[in-house]
Amino acid sequence: MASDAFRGSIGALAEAAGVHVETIRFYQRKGLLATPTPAPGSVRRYGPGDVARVRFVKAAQRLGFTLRDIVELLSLDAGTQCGTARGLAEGKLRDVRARLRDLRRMQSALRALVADCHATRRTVRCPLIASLTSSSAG
Amino acid sequence: MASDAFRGSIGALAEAAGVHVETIRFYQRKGLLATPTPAPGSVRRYGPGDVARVRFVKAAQRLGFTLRDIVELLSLDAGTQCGTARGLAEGKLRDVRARLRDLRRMQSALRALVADCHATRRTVRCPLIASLTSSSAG
DNA sequence: CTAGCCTCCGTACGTGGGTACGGAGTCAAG
DNA sequence: CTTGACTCCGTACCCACGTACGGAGGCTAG
Repeated sequence: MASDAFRGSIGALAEAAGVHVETIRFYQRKGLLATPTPAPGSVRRYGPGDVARVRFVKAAQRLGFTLRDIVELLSLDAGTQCGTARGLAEGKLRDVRARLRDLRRMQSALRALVADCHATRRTVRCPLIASLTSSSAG
Repeated sequence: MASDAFRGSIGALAEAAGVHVETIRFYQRKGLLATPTPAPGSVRRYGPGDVARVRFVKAAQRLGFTLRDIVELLSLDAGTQCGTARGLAEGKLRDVRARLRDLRRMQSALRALVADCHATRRTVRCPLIASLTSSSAG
């Protein structure tokens, strides 16, 4: 993995994680990322774990989780008492399963659309709306 | 389906779709939903298609799509020329597949966490971060 | 016909997730 | 030891996605 031996300043961290320096600071303010203590009279240094953490935040956001959700997910990664963790994890798991269902439906609909497109070369309709609206009826 | 025979005012639409009236208007301003012409001297009336559309928007948002993305998805549902639609659909499909990958990994990690929790009843760690950070290395 | 609730429309405000800016300190190269 | 790039920190600003408010008009029951 590219980031395994990482060690560097905030700018290097930002670049390694594919975000802006300001975003790193923002995550620190929001409690998504620790702010390491700098060696006296020097600057803060970051490690590979920080790169992974920032990437995780970005990936989870793409899946529709808010930063608040992600704080919770990170607490599971960090290790928590079972009583707390289990309930939280079960909730997140249900959540993830629901998203998977919807995404799979969307995937089928899009696949069908692309196939149709190959077949007809004209105007195509894709029952995308139908693919999800039945799911929220329950 | 509950919404199949729907017909009513904006307030009724909002209730049927599970959003606020203001949200309907907001979607109209953003081009996500048509603004029907009212019978002269009366109010606008909405149909079942509008309910489905609003629900679709909400479901797609939960999957991490922005309203801008959703406008594009809606254009596929509405019917578009193949040339336009196919490229767009293929892009969205790739996108959906990437999200599915990440969600599946997250699901496994959460499942493992819950299982561990049943086994040990103590402090648990869940390699959630690891489950996603490998995916964005390429 | 009037009371109460609705629509319509505009503008203002709020929250989440950042971005931009600016001044002071720091560090590495020439 | 200066120059240039970078860190640090605070505050201000910005965009997306709504929410709240408020006045003018309509429709429906009593």
